Amino acid sequence: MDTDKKYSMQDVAKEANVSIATVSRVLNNQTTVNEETAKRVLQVARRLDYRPNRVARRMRVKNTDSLVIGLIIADMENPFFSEIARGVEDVAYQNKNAVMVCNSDEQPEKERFYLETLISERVAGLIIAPTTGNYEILHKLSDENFPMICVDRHPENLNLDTVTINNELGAYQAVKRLINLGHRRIGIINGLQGLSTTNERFNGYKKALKETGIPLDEDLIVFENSRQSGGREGIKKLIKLKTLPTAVFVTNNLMTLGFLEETYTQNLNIPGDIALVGFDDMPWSAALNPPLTAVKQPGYELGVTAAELLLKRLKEPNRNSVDTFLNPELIIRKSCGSEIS
Amino acid sequence: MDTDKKYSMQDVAKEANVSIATVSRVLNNQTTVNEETAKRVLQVARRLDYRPNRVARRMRVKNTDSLVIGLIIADMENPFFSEIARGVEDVAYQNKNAVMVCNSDEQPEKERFYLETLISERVAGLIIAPTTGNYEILHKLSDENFPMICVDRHPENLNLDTVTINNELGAYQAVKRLINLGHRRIGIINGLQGLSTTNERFNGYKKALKETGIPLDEDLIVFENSRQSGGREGIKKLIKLKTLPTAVFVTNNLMTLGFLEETYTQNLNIPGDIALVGFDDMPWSAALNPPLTAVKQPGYELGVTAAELLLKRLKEPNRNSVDTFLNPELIIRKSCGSEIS
DNA sequence: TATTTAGATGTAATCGTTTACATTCTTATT
DNA sequence: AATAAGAATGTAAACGATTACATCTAAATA
Repeated sequence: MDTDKKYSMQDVAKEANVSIATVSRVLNNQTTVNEETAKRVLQVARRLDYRPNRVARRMRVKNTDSLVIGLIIADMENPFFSEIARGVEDVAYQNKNAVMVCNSDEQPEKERFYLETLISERVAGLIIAPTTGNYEILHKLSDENFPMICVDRHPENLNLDTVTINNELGAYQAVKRLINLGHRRIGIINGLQGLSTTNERFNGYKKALKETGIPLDEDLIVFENSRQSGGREGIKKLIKLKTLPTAVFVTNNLMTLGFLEETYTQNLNIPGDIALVGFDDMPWSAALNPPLTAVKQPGYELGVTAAELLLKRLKEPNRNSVDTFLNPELIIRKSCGSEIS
Repeated sequence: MDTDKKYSMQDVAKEANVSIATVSRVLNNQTTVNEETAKRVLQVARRLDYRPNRVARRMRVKNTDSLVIGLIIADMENPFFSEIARGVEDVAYQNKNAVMVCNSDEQPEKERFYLETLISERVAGLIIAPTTGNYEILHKLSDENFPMICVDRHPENLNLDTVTINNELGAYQAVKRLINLGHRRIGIINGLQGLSTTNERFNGYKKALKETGIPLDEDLIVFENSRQSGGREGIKKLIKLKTLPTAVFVTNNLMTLGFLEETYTQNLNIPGDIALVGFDDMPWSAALNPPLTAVKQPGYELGVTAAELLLKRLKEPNRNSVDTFLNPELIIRKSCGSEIS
């Protein structure tokens, strides 16, 4: 029981008859150390099953060498964010970093707690998909030159590296498609108001309409929460109108699921009664009936890019910040139907 | 630039004209400390925006008080595991713990790396959905009485707390349902052979058939990989039979998606041509057309239970280990159809 | 009044590394 | 032969908290 005894460098040093400094040098294969000594030390370390204490190490080395990076995502249950997390994790693994993953749940209070915790843990840097609440803290961290990357969302006036999707373009392409198919009454179900992604996608919608000379119809525009319930509520509101829109653009993946649940319940045919284009292509998109036409966001690449950017910044803390936009792609399947008269 | 200066207790102490020990006492509101002094210290701490260094703290306190727990899941992109992670995270948050989330990707080598990293990080304990590869390490940790919980999967002969799903029961209920609806030719698309979950679910299938006196028909039993392509291949094989099964039980979430893609392509009606029950209820299940009847695994509860169990074990390191089985639930929607003649 | 007691605070060791600097010892250079 | 240079290793001071123990004061008790 409780043989929880961990060996330290001290133990290895004693056993190998060298100083603790030499052990450290061997294990980090720095500077010069006699080949034979090194071999002996390594042998002892292996025999004792010595594991370095990364906590102690982190106390001593520069923050940027702490080998832990923090990740704060907005909604762990949303596969889009899992994809990002996966991308971050892959890069971190390749560089022997551990990742502390936190879930802000779109709650500024939770986000704040995690920001403070991660800083307390002296992470090398962090990647965050910010909620709308903690502008001051982010601003302060940015002022302190703390290594931080914003992913998916882009708080304004913040001097930070960002990696985001070209949301406006994606939305534009989606709506344009519907327009080209002949639709003129096109509804949009927006996500949480205040998020940069929501604004940008809405802008793409407006741009496509304007370009075609279709006037904005306030009735066709709804804002909801970004989850399944939001999708359900959104389409319910549209259904209440005297005239149904002939097509709807739903601006994220979970909302699209809610939308489909409701249209199924209400016996609405897709695309017969309402044509549908969603945002965010997911593993289940092709399994839907009809298969979903959707804007595909490169979530995994988003995560990879963010992580690489963070590592780069750790190496060069004073480089100018850079905004990276990844382009989405419209995946056309059946849910948007074909040309209408 | 680079005002990355962090204040330490030292700074607070100096500024508040007390010793560092007093600051520590105030901040952890332990033992006795004069009310006025405490107020002064807190004021200074706030003014300097002092943040405790959890790394330094972790060096000093018992492992079990480190306020970081490790989580190793098998596939970050599978929503089932995200749900588990979410459950763990929620409990951790309530207890002011941070979570280091790692993704083994079903690769024993990666799993090993993360096990070592987490131990190096001196996490208080860890929760793991083990792959099949690292039996010795797990065994050793278990011998050392390292606080560890196995989730979703249950390595044999390991004296550990475990939290798993009753897979056999879930499969039994699913198939029983189909039988009760009148089906006699029921196909099963199994996942990768050798996995414990695969075996258990297959057992449930066999049990239900046997109980009803339906003989096993080898033609109706296929084994594929556990991903989307497996589901596609599985139904393709069944379609090639002279007589189609009237119902199919697909044994995991991704395979079900593949199954649906293929039946859509082949213009097969669900449940008209083939009734369907899947394993693992997912956020998209209700959005499918028809909505999916599926065995719901309580992923979130799995995570919550595991985390609570871990916290309990940290408080009482020597309590006997316990196996917890959470029961699945059959969620009935349209894909399994109604009674047939 | 002398002595005990409790409350408030300070002192210093400790956790396990990294690393600047000091110390050897050997070998090359003049 | 004296000195310098360089390689190999050791010494000890950090990093920033926690905490056992010591100290000091003032009130309580005998």
